Amino acid sequence: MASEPALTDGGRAVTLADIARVAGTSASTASRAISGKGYVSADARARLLDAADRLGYVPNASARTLKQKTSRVVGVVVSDLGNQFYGRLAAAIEQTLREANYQMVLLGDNSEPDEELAGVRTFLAMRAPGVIMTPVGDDASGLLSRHGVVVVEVDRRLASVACDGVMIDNERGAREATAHLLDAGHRRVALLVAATNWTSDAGRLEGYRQAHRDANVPLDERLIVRVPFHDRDAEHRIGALLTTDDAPTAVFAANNLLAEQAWRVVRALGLRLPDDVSLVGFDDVAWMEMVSPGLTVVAQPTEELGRRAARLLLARLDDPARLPTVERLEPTLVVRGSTGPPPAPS
Amino acid sequence: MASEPALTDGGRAVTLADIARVAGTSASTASRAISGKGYVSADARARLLDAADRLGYVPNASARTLKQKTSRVVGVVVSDLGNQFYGRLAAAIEQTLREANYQMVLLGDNSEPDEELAGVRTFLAMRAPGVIMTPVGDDASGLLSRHGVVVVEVDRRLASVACDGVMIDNERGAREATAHLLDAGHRRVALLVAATNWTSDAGRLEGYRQAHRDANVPLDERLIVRVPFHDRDAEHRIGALLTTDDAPTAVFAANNLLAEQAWRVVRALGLRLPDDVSLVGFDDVAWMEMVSPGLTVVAQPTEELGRRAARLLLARLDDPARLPTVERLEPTLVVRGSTGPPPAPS
DNA sequence: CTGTTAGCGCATTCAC
DNA sequence: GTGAATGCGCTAACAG
Repeated sequence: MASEPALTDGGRAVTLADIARVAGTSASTASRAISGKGYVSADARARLLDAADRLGYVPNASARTLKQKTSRVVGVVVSDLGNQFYGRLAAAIEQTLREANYQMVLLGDNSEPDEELAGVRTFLAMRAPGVIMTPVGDDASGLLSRHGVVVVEVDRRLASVACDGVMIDNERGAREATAHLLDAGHRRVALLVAATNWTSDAGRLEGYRQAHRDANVPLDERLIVRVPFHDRDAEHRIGALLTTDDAPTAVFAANNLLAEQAWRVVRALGLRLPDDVSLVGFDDVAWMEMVSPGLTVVAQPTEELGRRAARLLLARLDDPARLPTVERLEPTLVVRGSTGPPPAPS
Repeated sequence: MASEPALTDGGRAVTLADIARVAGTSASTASRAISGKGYVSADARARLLDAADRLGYVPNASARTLKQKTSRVVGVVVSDLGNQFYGRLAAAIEQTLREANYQMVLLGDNSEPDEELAGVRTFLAMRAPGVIMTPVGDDASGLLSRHGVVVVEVDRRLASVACDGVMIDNERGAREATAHLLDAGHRRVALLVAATNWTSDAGRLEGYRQAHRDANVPLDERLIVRVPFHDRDAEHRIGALLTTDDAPTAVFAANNLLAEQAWRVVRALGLRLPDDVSLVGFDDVAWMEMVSPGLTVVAQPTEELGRRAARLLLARLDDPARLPTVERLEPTLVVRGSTGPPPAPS
């Protein structure tokens, strides 16, 4: 009567050898029955599975990984767990990975290259066969591929080595957003962009410039504001921008955080959207549609980005010789109430 | 010239034996030098660390875990990675864990007991010494503790076994929110609550009832709407609630998702907040302050919840004999523009 | 179909 | 201080 719960605590964990003994077979047969690889008689299998169940057997992932020199874990590193964009991205990745029987291990790096590197080391230590990341520094991907770990970059490219990636056409998104403002008659359009060396931000900047060239509108470089991460002062700088004598009549905030900050500053200054100033955001986060007026945004297919990244990783795991692929998804300009013609000159 | 990069690919991973050979010591000494436990001469240590560095050594976590029968990984399971509440919770947990040199492994379970159980099995397989979870089903914690894994529940209690936990005083939060509405003169206050067996929802329901008793206001049970997860029909039901003849004059939405849905329905119906109907939410997510009028909410100290949970786990890992502790944090009613007196009867 | 053997990489005895 | 020996739990030959 005392052998059912197997281990209450203190007791050793149940191993294959244990269930083999109970079922009267060898450990190898138990292994074959449990893992489902190799021949096992129906009879033995039944006894083994039953024993495993009764004893509460849980395979030891470490032993398995040690033996096979690879695990079923895919590492995922995102910049900010608290940002919905990354949360949704991670959720979509996990979903796709799970369907292929891989396990996602998620880490946040707070946009710090050091933390990213530390996370990546953990994945190396875990012998993860692949890693999906929204890259922050350019050392991580090199380190990974030097160790034979497959890397997929999402949202932006940064790797010095050739690797797969999925991102959106940032240039086009920014171009359309800027053109939308220029078309409405704005001649002083500010750009709020993160101070990074990411391709995403470079693309958005380029799209902004391109739109100006296309529309033949001269561009005042002072309207380009590069905001560093974790900048406690970001809102002050945005405020300063909006209150100068030759303030812009429209602002394009090139990510969801900057859009939120800009929006708050606009509100704090008592400016009306779009009468006093127009505002366009990037990344369609829920609040953007809920505020009034709604925010005109460049919407990204976030979940699709995640699914594609996962599929790319699975494909490469399946065939390491595949040519590196960079997929580019299309963003969509969603026009809402925060944009309109510039105010009449006073 | 070809020995520097150590392994480009194909090459075996570097092991302790490799760096021992290079440094001219035994593997044991290498182990001591790398792990920093045990006597190693300064000289040998230097050679070993240098070799490890040059060869790009990465410790094999599986081998280590297999040997030590425990890992530095703490599992975290949350209900919905796409929900900011859980994202911020996870970020806070990770931060605290990292400071104690533990590694967070994060999983989402989509509020599905099956997925939760699967995730927990993964953690068992990884020999994680502890797991922090926002519980969905009540099997998981039992399974974990039966295997000697420390469990901390956050946000709600569900475990059939005694375990540590951190949550807020849901009853009080709901009571204050409801009292706020009753005080304003509302006599028909609806409750939107998730159809779960979670203590958080039970507490919120109880607080809602309590406020009615305290105010001596009879409660119409038909005003209590229990909404199942993933209910595609939730907004229809809320709409139906708001358009009956004896519709409520105020709605208390007991979580951030329901608050968002209620808010959308109110907008879609063209109702004005708070003139036509008052609305109170739970969990202070960013949009609630950004919409106009701002949403009156019961705010929870989300990050603090995460930090406490992690600390509780660390404390128990440190001293397994500790008495189980359930910490209760206080929510705060934040009054904004979405609540006011009921409309004058027509 | 099944059991025996061996070894993955590491940390821990225990001698020296 | 250091090295040789051992075993963690599992799976992949291999021989029966």
